[in-house]
Amino acid sequence: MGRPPCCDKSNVRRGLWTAEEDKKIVAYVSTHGAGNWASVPKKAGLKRCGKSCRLRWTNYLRPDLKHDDFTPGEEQTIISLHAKIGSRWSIIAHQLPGRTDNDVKNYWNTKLKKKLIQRGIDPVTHRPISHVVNSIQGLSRACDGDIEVNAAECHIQKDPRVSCLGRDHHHAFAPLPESTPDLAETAMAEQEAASYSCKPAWDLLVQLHAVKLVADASVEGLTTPLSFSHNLPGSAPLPSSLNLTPETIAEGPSDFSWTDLTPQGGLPTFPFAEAPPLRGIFQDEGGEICGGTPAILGEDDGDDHRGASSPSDINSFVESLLSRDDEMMWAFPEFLNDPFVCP
DNA sequence: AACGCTACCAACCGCCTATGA
DNA sequence: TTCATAGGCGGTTGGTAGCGT
Repeated sequence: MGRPPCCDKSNVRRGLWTAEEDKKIVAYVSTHGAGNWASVPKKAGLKRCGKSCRLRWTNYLRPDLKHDDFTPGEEQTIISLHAKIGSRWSIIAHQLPGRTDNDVKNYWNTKLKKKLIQRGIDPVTHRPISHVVNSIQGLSRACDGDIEVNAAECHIQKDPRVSCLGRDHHHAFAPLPESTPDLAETAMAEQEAASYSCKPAWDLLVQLHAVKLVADASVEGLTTPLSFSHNLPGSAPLPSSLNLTPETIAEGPSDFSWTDLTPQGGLPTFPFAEAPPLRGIFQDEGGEICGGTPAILGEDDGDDHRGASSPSDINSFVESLLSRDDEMMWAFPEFLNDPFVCP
């Protein structure tokens, strides 16, 4: 059971837009303005879904859009904001005049993600890949036995945390190029690339999967033992039945530190009770902490901030977010340093 | 020239939220 | 309060241009 389609699929054209169709959209919007997209196809004489018309206009036909290459400055903005707020493409796009969320998303998926990976930075966490790998290698060494992980079955590419390993990125782990001048200005990249080691993709896949299992265990307050089973070439064996809980790991004899993956003391209690309130960021009107998508902010005036936020709203949101992020970095470095434990 | 592979990007899909009846 | 609808969002896919063999 799903939501019914927004229009009758049998009577609408799909696929690439023709110049003629584009003209009709532009003509319609120039006289009637953008809005009420459901009625646009009929009024403009198009055999298209209204939603499709809206996307065509917002992503391609809008006169204020830029169609040239992203500049290094724009790249830097995307990377920086992605590190702070993740894949909130519409918010990131609001910081880049003339760019759409689709533009930014495509540019990230096709270019920036690979650049970061090549420089040894996990594009999901924006931390050095070697940091994650080293932590898990410590975990592996702590155990002996079989690990059985079928990479094809573990759906690892479906996990957004390792989505960098998906389609079109089969060579993401190619050796570093001699130089990547257009990212040279990325201080973080420069710093973190220093610790990069070119791990085989298979090894990393398995290890990242292990990270996911461990993180899931921590989040869910794991009570039943996790079993790994697999024999991996070149990997240290794990016990066939590993009682893997935060406690057992933390107490383990290895050089692995659970605090590499979670804040000290295991799962965090969300620290805002003691912290300066992050008003306007993860806090709603009643002072409750909002989970999931941050409300878009500033003073709550009752407007629809998500759908109709002005550029200034978005700017203030991002500025606020960045400054609060800095505050949190000071107050709760462990929490912020580990994105895996964020709900 | 033909073929296969890869990267790119426009477009689509499904879900979520806001809004109004 | 409930329901239907529109708009917005992020994730995914399909078509194709470009390149190498």
